[in-house]
Amino acid sequence: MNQPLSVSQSQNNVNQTIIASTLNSRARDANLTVVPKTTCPDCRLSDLCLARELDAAGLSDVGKFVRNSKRLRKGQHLFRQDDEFHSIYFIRSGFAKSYINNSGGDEVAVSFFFPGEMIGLDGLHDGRHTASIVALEDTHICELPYKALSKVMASSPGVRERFNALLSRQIVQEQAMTMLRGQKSASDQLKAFLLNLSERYARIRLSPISFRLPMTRKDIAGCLNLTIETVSRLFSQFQEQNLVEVSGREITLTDLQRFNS
Amino acid sequence: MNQPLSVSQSQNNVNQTIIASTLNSRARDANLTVVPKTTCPDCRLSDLCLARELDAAGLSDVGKFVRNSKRLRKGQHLFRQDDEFHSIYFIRSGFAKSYINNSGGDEVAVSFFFPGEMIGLDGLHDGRHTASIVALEDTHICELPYKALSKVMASSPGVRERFNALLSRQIVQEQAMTMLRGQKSASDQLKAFLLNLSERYARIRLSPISFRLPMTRKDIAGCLNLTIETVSRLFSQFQEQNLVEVSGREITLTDLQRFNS
DNA sequence: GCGTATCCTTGACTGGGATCAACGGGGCGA
DNA sequence: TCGCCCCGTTGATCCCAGTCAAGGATACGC
Repeated sequence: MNQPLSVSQSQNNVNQTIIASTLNSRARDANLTVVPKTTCPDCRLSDLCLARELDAAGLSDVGKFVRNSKRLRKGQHLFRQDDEFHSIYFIRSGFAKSYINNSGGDEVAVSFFFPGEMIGLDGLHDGRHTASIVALEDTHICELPYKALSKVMASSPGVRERFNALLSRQIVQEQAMTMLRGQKSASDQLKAFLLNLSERYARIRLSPISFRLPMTRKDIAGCLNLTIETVSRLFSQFQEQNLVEVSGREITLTDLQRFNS
Repeated sequence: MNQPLSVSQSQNNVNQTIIASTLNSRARDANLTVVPKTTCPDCRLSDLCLARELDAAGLSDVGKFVRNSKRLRKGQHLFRQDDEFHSIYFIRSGFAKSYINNSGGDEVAVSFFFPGEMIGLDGLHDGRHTASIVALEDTHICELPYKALSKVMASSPGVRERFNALLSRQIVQEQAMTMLRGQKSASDQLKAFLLNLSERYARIRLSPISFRLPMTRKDIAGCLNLTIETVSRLFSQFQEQNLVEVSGREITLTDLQRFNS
């Protein structure tokens, strides 16, 4: 595992909770590398993906439809730019980022994925993924083969509606990222970025005040089109102003009111 | 009309072509303010929206399903941020932009919509639109009420697949915008922006080399998070370098090779 | 436990784009 | 036709963030 022993309380709680709720009793006793074999209704994040609607259609069992077996170690890729599209994915636990390399070779258009968030829809358009996805830490992924999903949607209005809503959610999330990148100063961009993370932690029922950054300063810089140095300096500056407490990747938003303004 | 008499040849051709192909004989003789009453199969852009698939399902007639009657004058809004979602829209002719006002009141997250492009999906997620849409010139819009569309999708796999592909296309288009905003220098950003416009002109079968910018310098600046002055200076600079010919909003990419590198 | 690589921070300096300002031109309404 | 407003251009100056550099902290392999 890549979690340090001194992991923050909040982060630690998450992993334990998610693991506990996604492992059945047999798996829980076994080695942690055993793939969790659970049905979607047992998953704590089932309200964020297609699980409920698939369950209503009687299709959420492992092996029947959803493959919740994918496990990525830190640094491993789920897929790469130009890979063939065949499935969409949901993060069950862990974090991932997407990136596109420009002609110069550096990563532009970096964005991040939290538990419950959908990955891979960029590939539907013309059959190939337009971005690469890499795990930021050990990450569990649920896979839904698109062809099968498409068949289910033919007969299940609930799954269909939910799928469209999720697509829309992704568009809105992209808009939100575009908005925060559109802030005038680097300081405002980073504040908006942290607030965005805060909201997404809240959505998976984690503290929006105190959390651990899943990504490096370099990833943040890439996402905001800034340099590592600027991001680092801003964190120091926020700390001086008592806006946040920063300790490596541990973040506490001490004054959310003032942070918003 | 807001088209100046000195409108570029290419742009002029478009409007004429689209108008000619979308007016039936009765309407063509009447005042131009008469709403075109045509079926989707007659539309030059039918391969870009849902028209073909709706047609296959026997649903593309005016009044039966698609409302192709909306007409926006320059500066008019299609909808505004927080308005209730009930339809998705396609641009039949003209151009529009979306924008979101941040807390400071200025427009951030500006993006643009070309003929054949889909608008409004941001509202599906939670029933309200997250951005405002305004016409950049006189613009015709096709409206598809979402509830009706949803019913059609229940019975027509073709429409369903196409709709998902269009959603994916939008996500990819957003990614492309994020990529060009992620360029390091303002110069590279504007070059990438112009190339993006060029591609989109090509998609509607217009010259990718010589075209008219539908938006102001201010809109471009808003889209790229730059100032008007910087955009203006860059255009002058490109012209000095013989990369483009600029005359107001008329653009000619004289050296596409060198522009790409 | 040690060595190495990556991550992160901080400082000094530079430069690209923002800001402030002035002005010409075109569209449009009175 | 006049006058106003918005659009676009250009110049002078300033400042925020990039660049270059050094060194400490942390993670991870052997």
